[in-house]
Amino acid sequence: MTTVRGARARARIEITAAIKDEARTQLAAEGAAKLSLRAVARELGMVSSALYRYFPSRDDLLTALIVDAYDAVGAAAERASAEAEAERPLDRWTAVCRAVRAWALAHPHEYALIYGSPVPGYTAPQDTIAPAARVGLVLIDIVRGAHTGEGVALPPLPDALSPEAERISTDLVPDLPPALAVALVAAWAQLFGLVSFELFGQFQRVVEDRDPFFTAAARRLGQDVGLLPGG
Amino acid sequence: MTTVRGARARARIEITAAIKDEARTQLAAEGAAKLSLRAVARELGMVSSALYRYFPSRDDLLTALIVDAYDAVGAAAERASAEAEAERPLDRWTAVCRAVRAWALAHPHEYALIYGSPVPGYTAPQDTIAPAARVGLVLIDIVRGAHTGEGVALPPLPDALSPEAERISTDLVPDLPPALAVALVAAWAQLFGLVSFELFGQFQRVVEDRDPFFTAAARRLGQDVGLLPGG
DNA sequence: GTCTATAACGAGATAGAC
DNA sequence: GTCTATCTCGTTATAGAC
Repeated sequence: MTTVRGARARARIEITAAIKDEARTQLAAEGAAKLSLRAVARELGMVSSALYRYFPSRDDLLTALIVDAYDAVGAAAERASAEAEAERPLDRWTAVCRAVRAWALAHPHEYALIYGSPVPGYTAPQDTIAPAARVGLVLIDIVRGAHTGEGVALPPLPDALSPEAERISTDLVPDLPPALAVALVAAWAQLFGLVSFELFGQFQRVVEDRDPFFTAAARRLGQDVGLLPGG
Repeated sequence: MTTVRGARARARIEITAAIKDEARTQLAAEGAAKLSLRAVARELGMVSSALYRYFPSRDDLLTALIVDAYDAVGAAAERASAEAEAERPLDRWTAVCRAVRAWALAHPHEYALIYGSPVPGYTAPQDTIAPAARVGLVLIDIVRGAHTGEGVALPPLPDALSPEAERISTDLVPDLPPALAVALVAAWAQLFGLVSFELFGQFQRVVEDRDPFFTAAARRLGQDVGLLPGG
């Protein structure tokens, strides 16, 4: 698909990348809400209408940036999981969480684009669903690999939650008990709560030495989904 | 300060409120990044320069909206805590979490303003610090009231975290053990992770019946800070 | 077919003269 | 405070180069 078919195709790929790069620069400077096709074109020495050969609309450019960002965190998480494959599940979980945080700290504006406030007037198309799921799938994978079938100390499900717990379980992790599936989804959201609070400034004057704080909290999250300190 | 001193003072208060109301409407429509004094003025039938009598700059208007939003969630949390004063600490904790979520669902744009992506080019002044702390203080209060001095089953602190844990503890909750202080700050961040994921669309196609899911997760957070199901 | 450039639209922001 | 001239924006139609 992306093999070198010729100069034409290669130029197209390069220009597409240049447009996205410049758009990311603008994202950092002005925010997603003010992302402007004309400004991108101007900065690249093109005319705005030429951009429409590469992205049919401003929203499509935004979608491309969002998909790229999800893929980047997802890849970082997958890499961390693979590198820690031999370690104990709880350590592997923690390594993945740390990789997510590290990516977020290195790419704060792209993080804000995907995990921050929605962009006004923009509605995400289907294309973002699969990339958005990657980090979650990595976490699921670790828990599934560690699950022995022994009932870990999970809190009992309240009656009001059981239908939803069944649904989440069958959709996401049919081989795990519903209570664990619920805990997993919650831990996934809570992980990003920690990252967002650090990135969006809520930890100012509260948490100073953030790396050990995050690591301990992430580890705790791992225990909440049944991963044991002992291995 | 806000007592009725005369017609002049009353008019000023009313106009200030009208400006903020209109600004909130724009917040919902266009997002904080595009909040424009001119547009607010136009909508109110004023001229833009007249607004500067009430807010010296766009950033000051933004600050007022942010402070109002923090105060509103804070008040909602305080109200919930007071109403559940007689209940068991874990139920009270859960009630406060649910109140935070309910406020967020009712005021999604104001929630995004304070807990979402930072507004590009805006830096929060000191005025926001105290209002931003209110929800956290409510949570601290519940845990402090429930803490018996008996060591709950808290995970041991890793060595790398102890200096920071001491700092957090002495700053925030000098009467509680450092490990509990750390768990509390983490739970505070994680609570907003749950709310943000729901509000910002990450739970789409993942969690459908969100009320019982959130309640169970919030309750679990309460247990993570040492509140016991038994009372 | 693939691309870029010109020109234009309707809408909105902005700066300055008055 | 008002008005106006001049900017921005996303988007489209069209024409011509490769």
